[in-house]
Amino acid sequence: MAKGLPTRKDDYSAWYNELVKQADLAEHSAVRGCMVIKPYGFAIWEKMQRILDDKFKETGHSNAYFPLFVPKSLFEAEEKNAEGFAKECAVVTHYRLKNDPNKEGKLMVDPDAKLEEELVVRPTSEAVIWNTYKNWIQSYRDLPILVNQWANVVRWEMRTRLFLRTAEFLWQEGHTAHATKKEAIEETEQMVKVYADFAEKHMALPVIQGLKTESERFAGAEETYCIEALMQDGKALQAGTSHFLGQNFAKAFDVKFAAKDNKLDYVWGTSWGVSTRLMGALIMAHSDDEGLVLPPKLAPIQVVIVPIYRKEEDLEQIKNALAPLTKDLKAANISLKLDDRDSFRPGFKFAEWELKGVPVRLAIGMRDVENGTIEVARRDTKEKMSWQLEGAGQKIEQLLEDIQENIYNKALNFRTSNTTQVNTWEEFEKALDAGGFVAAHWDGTAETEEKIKDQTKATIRCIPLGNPQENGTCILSGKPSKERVLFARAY
RNA sequence: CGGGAUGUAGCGUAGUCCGGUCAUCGCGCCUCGUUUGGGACGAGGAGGUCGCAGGUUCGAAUCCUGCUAUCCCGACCA
Repeated sequence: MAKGLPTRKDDYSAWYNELVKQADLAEHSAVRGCMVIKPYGFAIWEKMQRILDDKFKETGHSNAYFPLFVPKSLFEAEEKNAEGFAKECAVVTHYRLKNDPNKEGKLMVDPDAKLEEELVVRPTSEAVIWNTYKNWIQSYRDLPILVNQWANVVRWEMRTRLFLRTAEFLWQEGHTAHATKKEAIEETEQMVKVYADFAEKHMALPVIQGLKTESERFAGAEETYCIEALMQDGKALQAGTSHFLGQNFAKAFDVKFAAKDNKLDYVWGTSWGVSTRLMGALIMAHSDDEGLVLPPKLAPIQVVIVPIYRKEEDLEQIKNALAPLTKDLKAANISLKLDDRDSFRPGFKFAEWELKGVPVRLAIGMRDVENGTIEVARRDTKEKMSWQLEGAGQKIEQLLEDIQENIYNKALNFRTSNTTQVNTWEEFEKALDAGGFVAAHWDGTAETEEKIKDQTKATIRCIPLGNPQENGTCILSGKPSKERVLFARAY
């Protein structure tokens, strides 16, 4: 176990909090519920951003930027959306401070500087964006609009946790407008697939794609698609959503277009997003009691080299021996760090890089230099090997791919062995307590869903896409059901 | 937002009941030396508005009030 890191078994929650801090990913700030994302953590987020951004561009989207503030009158235009977010909005009411006449050196809000209309700090940007789209769209020739923005949003959450739920968070939000319902639905489905592909290929995180039930749906959406992942403590985490908005926002903001036949119609919308919460998913899904385990595709440092030496001359010799290898690794675009800090001994460095989740660690001392070998240690399995230096570059490249695959398979196996099919209420409760996804029949009513939530704290995570149809009876009401849905306790 | 706990150096802590050379210890940090194949060792040194603001008192880390932040439980979380 890493020094000072609680184990997952003893206290999963404390393990997570400590890991985020000790691995230098993020820390609490002076502002309630808001975090400082530290350079090492931000480097991972930047990698995620880069990959996702490329995928958005490949699928025809462009980036733009809309304002942080939403005038209250715009915000309330789409009623359901406004109502859904109302309880967690930060609101700007004044635009100026002044010296406090009663307190030397202190400032106070200037009562004369009250805004005529309050500004809501965006919890999501549909309102500003649809109000803008109104001006951009007249004809079917203006469609589709395929725009994404990388931004921060604020949701005044009561209970926050680093990355998983913070009052301010970073995300991307795609907002598209289409001439037909069919096209908008295709876009919604395309983007949930983009997210699933990213999660599985890059985060090594298996996810279930599915539809949210009506009560779990985004406020203002006709249909919400999501990706759901399973964490090591058996709780589910919603990792991304893609919404088919129907014509709801077009109607609320009066966004109409003239079709080929010159008939006016409201446009069809979608919105989709993933946030820094993905960082939380990444950390919780793979890491162990020694610290972070990062998939090679997202690791800021993929390979770290720890030289073991006594004298400066030894270090020089080691560096010389390493030169061909580092050249090969750089040529293969592998991000590499030589940890030649003189102030720490090798054992300390090993532990530190394990805590930080670097996928591959190389150690090389004078013994290796003489033998032409290098010690290779993989983070995911903790396995150590001694390889010939010559040709090690290619093998390391392959090893990184193996690690990526192994981490994914491990997470997939975990999910598989923690997904249970149940047919009775008794089995259902038992399975939930054991943790993981529980596939059970449900009568399709919000009422039953609510009752189940009250009794077990479990929610319907999703109705999986391509879900097999089979006849059964609802575990609670006993009414007929045509398919199983996935329940879990969730973050 | 309700219930509970906590806040003392960068981190972790003793002291708080019972007010009075009490600001303790460990890690980390700085200097020098020896070390370096799994979290080194010795010697010397620096570092504190005791979460913040009021109050009680001759005197407050300690008692009282308010605030704030964090953690846990609940409500909430499109």
